[in-house]
Amino acid sequence: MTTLRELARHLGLSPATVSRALNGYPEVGDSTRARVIAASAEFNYTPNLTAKRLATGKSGMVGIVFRSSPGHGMDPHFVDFLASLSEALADSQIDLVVHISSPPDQLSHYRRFINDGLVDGMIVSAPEPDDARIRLMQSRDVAFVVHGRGTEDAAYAYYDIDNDGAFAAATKLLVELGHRRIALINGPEQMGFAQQRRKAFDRVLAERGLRTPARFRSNDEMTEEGAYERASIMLAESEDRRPSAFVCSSTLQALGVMRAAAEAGLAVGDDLSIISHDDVLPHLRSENFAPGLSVTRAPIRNAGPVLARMIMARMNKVPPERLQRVDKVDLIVRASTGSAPAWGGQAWSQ
Amino acid sequence: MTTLRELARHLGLSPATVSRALNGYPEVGDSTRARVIAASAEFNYTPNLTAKRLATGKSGMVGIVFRSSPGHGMDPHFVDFLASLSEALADSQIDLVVHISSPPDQLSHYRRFINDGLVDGMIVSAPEPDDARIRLMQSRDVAFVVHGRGTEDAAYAYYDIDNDGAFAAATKLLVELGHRRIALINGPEQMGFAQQRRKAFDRVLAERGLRTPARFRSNDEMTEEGAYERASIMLAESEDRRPSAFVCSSTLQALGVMRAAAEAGLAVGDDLSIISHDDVLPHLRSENFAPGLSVTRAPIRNAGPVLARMIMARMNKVPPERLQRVDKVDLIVRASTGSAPAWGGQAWSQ
DNA sequence: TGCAATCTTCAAACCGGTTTAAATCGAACC
DNA sequence: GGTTCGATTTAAACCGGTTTGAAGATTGCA
Repeated sequence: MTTLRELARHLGLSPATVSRALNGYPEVGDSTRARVIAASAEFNYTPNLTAKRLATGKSGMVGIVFRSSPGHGMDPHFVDFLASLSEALADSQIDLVVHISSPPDQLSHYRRFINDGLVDGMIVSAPEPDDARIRLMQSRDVAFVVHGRGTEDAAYAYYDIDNDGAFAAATKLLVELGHRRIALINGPEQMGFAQQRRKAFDRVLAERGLRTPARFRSNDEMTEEGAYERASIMLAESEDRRPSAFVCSSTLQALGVMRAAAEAGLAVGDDLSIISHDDVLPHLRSENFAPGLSVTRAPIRNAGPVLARMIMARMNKVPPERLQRVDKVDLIVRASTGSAPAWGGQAWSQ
Repeated sequence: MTTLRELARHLGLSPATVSRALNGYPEVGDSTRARVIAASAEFNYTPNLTAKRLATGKSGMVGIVFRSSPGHGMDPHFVDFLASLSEALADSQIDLVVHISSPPDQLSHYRRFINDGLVDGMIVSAPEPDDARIRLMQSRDVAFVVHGRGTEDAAYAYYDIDNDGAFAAATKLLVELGHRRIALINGPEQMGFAQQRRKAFDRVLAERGLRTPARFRSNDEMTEEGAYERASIMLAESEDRRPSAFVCSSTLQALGVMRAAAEAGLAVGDDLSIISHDDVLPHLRSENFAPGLSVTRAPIRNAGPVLARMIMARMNKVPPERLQRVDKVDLIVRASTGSAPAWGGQAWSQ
């Protein structure tokens, strides 16, 4: 490991000049700069990052704490997001410090990140409407950006998809196909996105004078198994009381509903319609489901580059109001949605 | 932000004493230590991490670079591993710096990590037999541990599962059920684990005087879609030339084979047997497949705590030979494997 | 009481960079 | 030839901790 001082001594220059030459400051003579750069290449000098950080007060790192729940681990959709984020940040030589922990432990990680000055900024994932992590960072004046929104009028920098538009469109499609009894398999209820989705779902139904009883709207971790269990219970009801269509928050949940449908002897797309939001897991594509799954589609991997740009802007003091973006969501209709069966055309009879 | 010097001045002590008191050095008087600790709590002093790192030469961070492939992103199994690793390291206040990139770019990340002294150790994921990353670290004397083994006699610290035992057991099971034409849907061929699995598969068949032609052994990224495509092609052959059983490297691949089987009108467990290795994705369980999937089972999340302990040991100079562990794999037989159909009991006719 | 041995505490150096304030140099100008 | 100005370069302080070597305070024992 060559140090700056060694390099300077070898060149017969002061450390100050060498530092300036390498960092592109203008007050260095051209020939001197050339010599310095040549020597630094020759000795393959790389500045000690820690020392640089101490001197500049910048860490060059961004932190992120992912949500995991004890029995279910981390949502696999986040991998794709993480990958795109890491790649986008690497282009700017920024490193990502990652922790994964259940919600109660997250705050302590945030505190440590902030107090220790470990990172220059944070990326918040899976926000809730009144989020303690966000309050903490706002009170400490830390740069951060949010993947998603706690509420639709959030006052911070965020990138979100149009959950409202997506779930309104999905619900509308089913209503127009004649479905009157539509179930919602949603994500954990404290999540901002889950609330936005449910509001859109309820609103569209209410506009048509329809509604869904509470027991046909479920909130759960977004797993195949959880959705299977909930759907099985719903489909076990008598024909005049069970849903003829499902709206799911994740394709994994749709997979679970399909399994429940198969066990109940119902043909998906015919006896029963299913539509889901699709974050686009590259390892498990909705177009390959049998039958092909109708979805509202917004690749989660799009979020990485956007949030990478945003956090760098925030670190450069761009005001958060200028860093808010909501992307539209495509509606893709495949074979899993069809017109309502005879028994499904009537509203819930309770 | 209170600094150590401020705290020392306020206490009428020297920075040296305060530092020692807080770090538990024995040469500090009991009453002094108590005063220091009280004051540090009162001002909620937290030492500046960067300064500490510069002074001690330790970064308190461990790096990991995950493999992603351009079209397929990152293998979702790694999330679970990452989660367990992050949690285990957090217990010791160690942070994880994560990058995700395709193999050709990985080396440059390793170089940066090592040259800049960004991390105290590295965790290597998805090793190959003659791995450039490992060579780099060995030549630089960097602490590292490997998840998996490039070859079975690897000379570094590693945690691996018994791929050989698992795939030998899976293959044996199928042979004992009467199958003679068994296909292998494997992972990318340069991966160490894929080679170990294939060797076990070939060996067991050879011991019985059987073999599998090259076109029924595929190497691919482990996705549902890739496996579906390969299996579809294999199952399109005439009855006397197509496999009656599949061994898969991942449950996602098994899912793809199941889809291909359904399209070919073959009943899994009856007309066609499928067995797979199962890293246990909590969001998609093999026992919930229809029919339940026979697997060799080794939860990938077990690797996190073990590798966390190992990398800390390596950072404390424990020799790598003492840090090598291979875990046995369970064979779980479910309904997806059954005795060979009449047409599958004969060896390949070419 | 005197002196060595043992505890505590401190001043200063150090980790390896950046940055401020001051010094040096050469050319231009009167 | 003496000043002045701008362009370079430098010495020294700084970032905020840890650690070495020495000094000061206590204690034990003769």
